[in-house]
Order: sequence, then C-alpha cells, then structure tokens
Amino acid sequence: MPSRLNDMPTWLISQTALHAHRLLTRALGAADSNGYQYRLLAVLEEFGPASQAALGRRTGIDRSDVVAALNELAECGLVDRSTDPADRRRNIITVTAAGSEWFQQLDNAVADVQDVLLAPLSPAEHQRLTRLLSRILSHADSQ
Amino acid sequence: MPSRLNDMPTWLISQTALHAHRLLTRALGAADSNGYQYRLLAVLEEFGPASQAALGRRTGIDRSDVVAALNELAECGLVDRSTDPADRRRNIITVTAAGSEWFQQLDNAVADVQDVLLAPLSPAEHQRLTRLLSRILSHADSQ
DNA sequence: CAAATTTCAGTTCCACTGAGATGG
DNA sequence: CCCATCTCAGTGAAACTGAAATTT
Repeated sequence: MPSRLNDMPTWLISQTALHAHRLLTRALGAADSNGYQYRLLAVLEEFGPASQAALGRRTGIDRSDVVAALNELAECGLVDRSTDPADRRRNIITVTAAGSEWFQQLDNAVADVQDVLLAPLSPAEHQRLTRLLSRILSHADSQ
Repeated sequence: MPSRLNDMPTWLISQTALHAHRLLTRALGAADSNGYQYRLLAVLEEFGPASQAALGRRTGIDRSDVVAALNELAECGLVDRSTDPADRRRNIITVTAAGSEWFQQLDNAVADVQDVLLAPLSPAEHQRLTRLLSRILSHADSQ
C-alpha cells in the first residue's frame, strides 16, 4: 500500500526512529533504565567526569532534563555530584564503580538492539546507511 | 568529535528524526498546524473519505489522538464528520473544500522540508537512503 | 553589568492505556 | 456474547521554555 507519506524521507526517518525507540525503550526498560540515563553514562564513560552543562551539550539532552536524570542516577549511587573547586557554579559528575558496572549491562543491551534493527541489511548497506545519515547530520549542525 | 553514540545506528536515526521533526514542527507551526493534522489530511486527500479507525491505521496515529486531532480540524471547518448509514458505529470523515485548500498550503511547506533535509545528498543517494529505510521498516512490520 | 551554570516549574508534541457507551 | 468503533480521561517519555539563584 504505497501512499504519499510512505515516500517521504521525513516520514521514513521518523517511523524508523520510532521503531528504534521502541526497541531501545524495551531493552533499557527491562534493565530499569531509560535513554537519558544510558546516554549520560555513555558520555561519562567515554570522556570522563564533566559538568552538567557539558553533559547536556554532548548528549543533546536539555539542561533541564539533565538535572532530573542525574538526580535519579545519583539516588541509586551510580554517579557522584560534587561542586567544582575551580568554578563553584559547576557540578562535576563522576561515574561510581557501581555506575560503571551498571553501564556495561546497559551497553550490551543497546548493542543487541543495533543488531536487531539492522538485521535486514548487509554489512556494506549498514555502512552506507550510517554514512548517509552522518552527512545529513553534519550538514544540519553546520547551519 | 567522534564518540560511541555518534557511531550507533539508533543514535544517528533518532538524531536525524529529531532534526526532521524540528523542521516539520517549525514549518507546520508557522501555518498554525501540526503533524497529526497534516498526516490525517494527507491520507484523506489520497484515499478519500474514511472512518476514524481506518485513518488511525493508515496514519499510525493512536485512536485516541485521532479523535482529538479531528475535533480541531472539524472545529475549523476543514473536515466533516457524519455517521456511516451502513454501519452506525462509524464516523465518515470527509475533507471540505476549505480543508483541501488548506492542505495544499501545508503540503507545499512539507515538500520544502524534504528538500532542506536532503540538501546534502545527491538524487541517487536520496534514493539509496529511502530504499534502505523502507527495507528496515518492512522487516519491522513483518515481525 | 554581562555571561554561564544549576535548578524549578511549566508547556507542547507524540505515543499509549483503560474504560465506557454504542452498535453489528 | 463477542467484537469493533468512537470517545473521554489520563499517563509518560521527550524536547523545550522562562525565570530565579549563584557564581565568574
């Protein structure tokens, strides 16, 4: 059933994103977590301790939502919040040992989701897709 | 700045969808409309009058949100609601002349968004992208 | 004073759930 | 009785806004 919507790039992309989002929500939800928590932990693991504003910029999460997500993580002892002695406006966020271990679980689940999502594509097509999307995004960022 | 997130297909897709969504929201918002209204009008224009349940299935909009969006459209005189004489459970939704005209405005704006989104890609790459996404989606639907 | 950071309170859009009423 | 349809009332994730308080 071909319709006008089904030929629109914006439609295809948002429907694919919706599908990916459902897979991620299910996988992270099974581990009592969510996308915000995963993204924050992933950036902290990769780049090390950072201020909340820096985390917001790197994860693309709004400043306001960063606060709430970090509150949850801190309450579970997965991250530490301490004020930066060099600039007392800032909180420095650090992943705890428990947070690191926890992140590994989430990261495995998220890696599985990538495979499920791209199952119908060959490795070469997988590359082609990520290249095309990256180009759209870098063009968008430079605007 | 290459990070783990930036290499994940789910991340690339959801970020691209977010960008597309921002473009669409801006374009449709400038015309005092939104995605639900556009999708409903697009399907009605293409397939003709339909019941609300059918509209929900074709647009992927939840039954509950279909009601609310059609309330708005009906209040502005862009669609007509009348009960199906053949099955009195159903409302038959029809686009009015004003609705048709209104839709043309929205559709032009949405077409422009497609061009802006895919500006960095050649026509051949444009095709390649839509093919890859379609394959992911049809695989997802068949699950 | 201007600028950045954190936080709170609130909005909007979108997807979804549960339940009731009506009708086939 | 069972099922489909429409409607209402609500939840919740996600992105976002405005403003206050603190600090540089």
